[in-house]
Amino acid sequence: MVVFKVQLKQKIFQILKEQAKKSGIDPEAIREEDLSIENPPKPELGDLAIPLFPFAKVFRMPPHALSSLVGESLQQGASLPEGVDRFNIVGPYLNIFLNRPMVTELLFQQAVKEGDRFGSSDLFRSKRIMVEFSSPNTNKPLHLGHLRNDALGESVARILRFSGATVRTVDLINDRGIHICKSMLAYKELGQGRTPEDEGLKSDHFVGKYYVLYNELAKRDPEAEDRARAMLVKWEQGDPEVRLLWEKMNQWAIEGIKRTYERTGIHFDQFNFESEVYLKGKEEVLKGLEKGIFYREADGSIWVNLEDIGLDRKVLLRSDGTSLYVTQDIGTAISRYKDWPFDTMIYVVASEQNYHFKVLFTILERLGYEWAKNLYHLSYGMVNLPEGKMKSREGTVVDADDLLDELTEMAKEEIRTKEREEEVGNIDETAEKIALGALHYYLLQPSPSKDIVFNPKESLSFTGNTGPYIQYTGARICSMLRKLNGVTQVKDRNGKATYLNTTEEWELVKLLSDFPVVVELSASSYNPSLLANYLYEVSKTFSRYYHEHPILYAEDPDVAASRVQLSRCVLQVLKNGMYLLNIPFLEVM
RNA sequence: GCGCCCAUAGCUCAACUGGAUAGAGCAACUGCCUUCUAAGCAGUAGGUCGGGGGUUCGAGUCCCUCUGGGCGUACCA
Repeated sequence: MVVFKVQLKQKIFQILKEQAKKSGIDPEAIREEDLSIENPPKPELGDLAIPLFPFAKVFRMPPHALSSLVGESLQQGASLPEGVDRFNIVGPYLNIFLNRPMVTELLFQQAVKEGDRFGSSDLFRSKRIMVEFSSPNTNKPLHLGHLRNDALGESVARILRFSGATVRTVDLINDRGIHICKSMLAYKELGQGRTPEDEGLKSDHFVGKYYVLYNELAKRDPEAEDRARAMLVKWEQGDPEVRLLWEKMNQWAIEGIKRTYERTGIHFDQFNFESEVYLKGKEEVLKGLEKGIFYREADGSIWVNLEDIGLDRKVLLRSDGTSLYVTQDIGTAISRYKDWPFDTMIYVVASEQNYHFKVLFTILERLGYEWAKNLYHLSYGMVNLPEGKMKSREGTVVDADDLLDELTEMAKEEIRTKEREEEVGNIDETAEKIALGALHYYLLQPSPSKDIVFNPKESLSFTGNTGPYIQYTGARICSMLRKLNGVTQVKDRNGKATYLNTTEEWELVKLLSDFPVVVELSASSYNPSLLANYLYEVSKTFSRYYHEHPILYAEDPDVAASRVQLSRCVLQVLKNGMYLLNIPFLEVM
């Protein structure tokens, strides 16, 4: 369908230019970007709509007259452009009706031929894109906020790869700093050498427990903070005992976090540790100072002045010469580029850091790094609770593993009440996949930039506009295809586009043909939500159709075979799209 | 104070990036399992797109302003 769209657009553009010449108007006044092809609000109006408002002024004639004029030229010599059946003029709109069998046949061919690659493109061919996301701290396990971050990062990476890019996903693990020392201190003073195994806890939860214990400790012992700070100093000095404890606890934390990644289908090509890079920015700052990009205050601290572009002054090196958060980010970016030169670098980080990234990117540009203009902050909104922000101190943080366990349990319960244990087979595995489907769809469906409210009671539904609904649609198609073997008169027949004559089928064909366009749009805007909403639309449209028309048992076996073929296309689009959103595909549920 | 973001049905979110009568789900009510999985389908009800002004042939979408909310503005990360 894309082919037809492109051809049609060219044709209309050409017609407009010719008409302009005839009317003595400068053809240059006809701009291609004013020409758009849209979907009409109602299918009866047409398959494609071309609004001609923007050109009415240039031609100095009413829009409806212009659309008639263009329509006549389109029909010239009684032959319409390929794929176009007829057109209809509704006021200022030129509405196009496509040749249904032609579009349908094209979809059949593409979906079968390309299979798991259907929807892919070379939009980002030969582009190297680095995607940084997750970035956990090693003092506590992952929470719901990380899950949104991970879902976005993983999905964007998959979509970009599918669109031809060479993608490298990176996890920058924040494994040093005062907050790490806090859990270390609590463990040292209260842990009595126990291990996660001793307490039967997942290792990152074990570490997290001591972070909570620290906060309790600090409440009754005001000097705890001093001891934690002293520990950080010792850590920086390389004190062997502190380093040993640090390594032990970090290992626990990271091992546990990696298990959660595995569970949720998150993959990283590279892990960076802040402990290894946090000093790197320092020399860059000193270089910048020499070049006169930064300046030194009387107390020895080094600053950058960004007031000329509406930002503030920012400290880059403390008066004692130690580095800050921005400093390490400067260093990390530079060493990453050296290590793996990229065309684009995407930081998936919550919107609370918008300011930070503005500052970071500006500094890198001023330091003279050409690639700095290719850095992109993929900012996303916070995940809040109905009561407000999640706060670890108040214990309102929604733990990632607990949430998944809870969802899995709900899915199991659902399978049991529907009495589908036998058909499903491995209930544990299926329930877990349903849980992941629900979670990832829930997190990816809203626009990234928006804050979302997570209501534990209502948000975790499996019906309606949810991940499991999409999974269910796929599972039903699979189930139907399994039964196809029993229907001998249909089984060996090839589907043909000409047997599909219902409006519902045509709606499906148009929608499915749009899949590559939706993927491209999601890729170029780094926005998986477009894809998520699209998959829901596909599921919805198919469910309606499936309810309305028999497929396997259609009276005419040729019609049945063609409907099966269409269902296979739906399945392929769902499968490919679900992969891109990291929603597990299920043959049975 | 200043900067950035957000405001659409009771609730949670869409709206093809400025196009035709603003759509879904949840919750409520009503139907549909002797036919391919009822995690489904169909229907009823629910809206001055936060208020006001402007730009435009056309504004939920762009600009200004006010109101309400979030985030930031650390020699924290």
